[in-house]
Amino acid sequence: MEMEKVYDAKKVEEKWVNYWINNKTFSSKIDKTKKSFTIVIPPPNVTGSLHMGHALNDSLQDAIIRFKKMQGFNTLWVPGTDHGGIATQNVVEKLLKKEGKTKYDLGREKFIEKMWQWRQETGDTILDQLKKLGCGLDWDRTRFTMDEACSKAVKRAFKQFYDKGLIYRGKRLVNWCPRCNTALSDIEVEYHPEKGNLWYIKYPIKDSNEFLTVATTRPETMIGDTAVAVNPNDERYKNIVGKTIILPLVGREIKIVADYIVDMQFGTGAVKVTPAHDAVDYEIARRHNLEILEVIDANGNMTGLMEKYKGMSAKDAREQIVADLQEQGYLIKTEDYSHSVGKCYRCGTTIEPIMSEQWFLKVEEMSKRASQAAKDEKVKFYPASWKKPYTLWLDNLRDWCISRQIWWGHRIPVYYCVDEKGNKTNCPPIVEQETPTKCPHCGNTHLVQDNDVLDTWFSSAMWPFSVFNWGENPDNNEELKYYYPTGVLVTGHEILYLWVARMVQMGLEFLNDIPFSDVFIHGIVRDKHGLKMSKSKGNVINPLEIMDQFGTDALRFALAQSAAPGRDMQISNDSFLAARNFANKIWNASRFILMNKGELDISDEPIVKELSDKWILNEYNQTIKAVTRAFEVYDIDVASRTLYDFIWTKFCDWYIELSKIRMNSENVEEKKQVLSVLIYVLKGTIKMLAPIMPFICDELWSIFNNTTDSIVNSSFPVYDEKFVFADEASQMAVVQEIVSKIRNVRSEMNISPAAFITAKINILDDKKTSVLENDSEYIKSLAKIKDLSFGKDIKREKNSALAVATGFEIFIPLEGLIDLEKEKARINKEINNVLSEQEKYNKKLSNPNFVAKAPEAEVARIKQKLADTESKIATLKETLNNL
RNA sequence: GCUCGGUUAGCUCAGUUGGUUAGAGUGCUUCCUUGACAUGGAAGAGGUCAGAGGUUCGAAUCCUCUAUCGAGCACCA
Repeated sequence: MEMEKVYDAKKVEEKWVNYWINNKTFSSKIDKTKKSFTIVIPPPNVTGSLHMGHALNDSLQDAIIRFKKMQGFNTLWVPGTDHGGIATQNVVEKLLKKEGKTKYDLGREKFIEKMWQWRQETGDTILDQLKKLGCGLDWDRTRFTMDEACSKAVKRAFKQFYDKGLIYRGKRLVNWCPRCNTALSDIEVEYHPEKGNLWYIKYPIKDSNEFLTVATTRPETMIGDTAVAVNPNDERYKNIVGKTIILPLVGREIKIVADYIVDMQFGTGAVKVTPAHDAVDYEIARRHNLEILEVIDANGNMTGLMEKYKGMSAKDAREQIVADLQEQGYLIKTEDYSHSVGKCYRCGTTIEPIMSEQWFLKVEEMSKRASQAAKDEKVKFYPASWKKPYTLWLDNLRDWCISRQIWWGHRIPVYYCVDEKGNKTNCPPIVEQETPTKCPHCGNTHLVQDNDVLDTWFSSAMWPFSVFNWGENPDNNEELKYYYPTGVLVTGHEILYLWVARMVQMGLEFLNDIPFSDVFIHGIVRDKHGLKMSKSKGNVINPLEIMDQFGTDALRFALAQSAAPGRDMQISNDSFLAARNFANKIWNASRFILMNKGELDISDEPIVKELSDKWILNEYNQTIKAVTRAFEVYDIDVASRTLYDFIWTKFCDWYIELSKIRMNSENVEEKKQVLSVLIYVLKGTIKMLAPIMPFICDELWSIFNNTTDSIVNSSFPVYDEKFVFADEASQMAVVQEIVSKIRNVRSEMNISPAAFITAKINILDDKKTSVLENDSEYIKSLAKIKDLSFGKDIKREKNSALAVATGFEIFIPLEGLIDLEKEKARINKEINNVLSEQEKYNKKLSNPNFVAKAPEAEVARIKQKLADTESKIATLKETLNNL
């Protein structure tokens, strides 16, 4: 097998993408001998194209799926897309606009046809991109939130809710987007600070010369005022509660009411109450039985409440009304005022609270259960800090406005019996899962379906079970029983309420079980300055370009490495570059091992012989423990960094370098011995890395095993007591210390890295003699020493440099004359280092409380350290004096 | 306003239950094309762990307050 010197990601990746798909590596069937582990993908919008958020979200899920699969679970990761309601309709509407048309020109039926056609053309883009990313999804199970199965689930759910009396229709104050022309739920409104004005208006009190001044940001709604409210505790207004006001411009009489919701500190402490256009006012109106007068209509224009302003936009009406108030002397003053204004989360248009006939879902019971599930840890959050916001939100939830006045989506499955003129009859609405053909009450065949569609999140909320055909077959559904509840839900926090909380509600409602036991919440990907990526800022990093430039494994590793649960990550080309280099490092380490292996027959089990073998197996074993644990609690970042450190620092920088002695040996058995360890550890390591960097790992796996089977079909390494070598680990630390000290001298004294040198080691600590006796070959090899002698009472010769390790003095005779000044400076520096260390220990030990109260072992440890530093300093000072 | 999270090297971040001379990557400096890798190797410089109190023999780690950044929620007449 030819391996190129530089890892060629593109060549390798394409091959494995096809392999995994063609071999159905990730397809899953019910297998009751195995436990299932399921993830349902957060379905990206059909209109979408892969961005960094997807890349992060999906490579994390892929890592988890691959890890669990290698652990022996029957894993299933279900792919799919979301129809994306308003967002998608907006996209197609924009396309129409380019042709100079509106959806009304086409009509509902033709428009929906166009939507489907467009979906057909573009809908698979993002799925293809997920394939390129290497995602181990079961492609035969690809779902769409508006396909048959999901549609049936939606209808079944709606009917069950309806029959239980949880769904009702009514005219309520709702959030209305005048641009999208639809109602929105409370969480679909985003609040942004905006500069505006606060107008102070005089409201004359009837039968008196007095006025009550109100402050408002929305003077245009005053013509719909049906009261003025003050706080019952407000001394200023105590005597006027119950009195009547003559509404300026309108002349209508309204009452002054007392309500605790009014903040005495704000404005004048008197609030004009416009129930039809403000949530708080609406509440006040309900408490005081106030009349509700609509001022603004669904288009954002003034109603006919007052002829003068009829048909004006709310914005124009505001100017006109302020002008009129001013003219008639009612306006006292205008202040600049900054406040939060609700915006449509899909188009950014200012939300208009209006009265509107809508469908609502009562959520109180469901919310209680969903909240309790988290409180009982049946649904666990990673990180746990998201539990509180989640429960808090659920505990204070109001009914969910589920109807939307758009065309793209699940049409509400409610039918009305109508007469020949199309007017609704007195028969009750018909709610059936199957489309009814006649009215069950009167037999009439003239039926019309409700015009509204459901909130897109309604169908998303059922995703974890609708994908398993719950809509068609809710009971005795083997797949549902086997795969549900799923193992983990992976998402960013921005859809915790919109989606996650609702899935838990619906899962408990319809399946009487949570939809997933774990929720893994990752951060969002920001640019290198910490800013959110957005098209308008122009700081978007396209993952497809990164894949092209650095390789998909590099992209995945870079993301995984910074994906600490719950924390946002700043990412730049540097991260991808480092990850690409890492891939190359693994590639070349493998290439080196294979080159040496050649045609040799190597034992599958590691043949343990030397110190370094035991050391690396010990390290490898610890790595297994750490990585497994990290994957299990979704610390993918920890798993990544642990593997990076093990592979690069431990395996490559130390073990491979140490293995070169035996590799170069004439003795074939020796070579085979060290190769058995090298290959054993490398194979285990790429298994651990495979969930994160699947391409290169599968490629190497196939090369090493001369197999075509994917690495995900092998089993994840398991921690093994037989590889625990604590003594060898500390011996190796001694070797490493000596090597580092010698290298330091070499570097500081400008000894050529190519030169082989002589070194003499004076042993001060008898306990460490064995290390030199057994392992001096390592030191010679790594520190480039041709002649190494050691023993007790070895003295420094003239013209040698000194290095001090714990328990050793190392003398390095220099060619020619030693540069005295340089050596003095070097030793002085070292003395200072050790002195500062010594000072710390002295301070500790001179504290009687420390000696008395600290654990004995800790005191002993510090005493030993102090002794070490003292001996080092003595050696260094002596040498300095002799120079 | 309330709640939560962050603040550690120039930059990006680690730091498990309090006890290592506070670590890594990147950038910087010096040296090196040595037969896996220059997408590499070796060495080095660089940090009052945001600040102030407190608990403790001992605090980057625990507690309180402050500053600052961010998120969520509420209010915004």
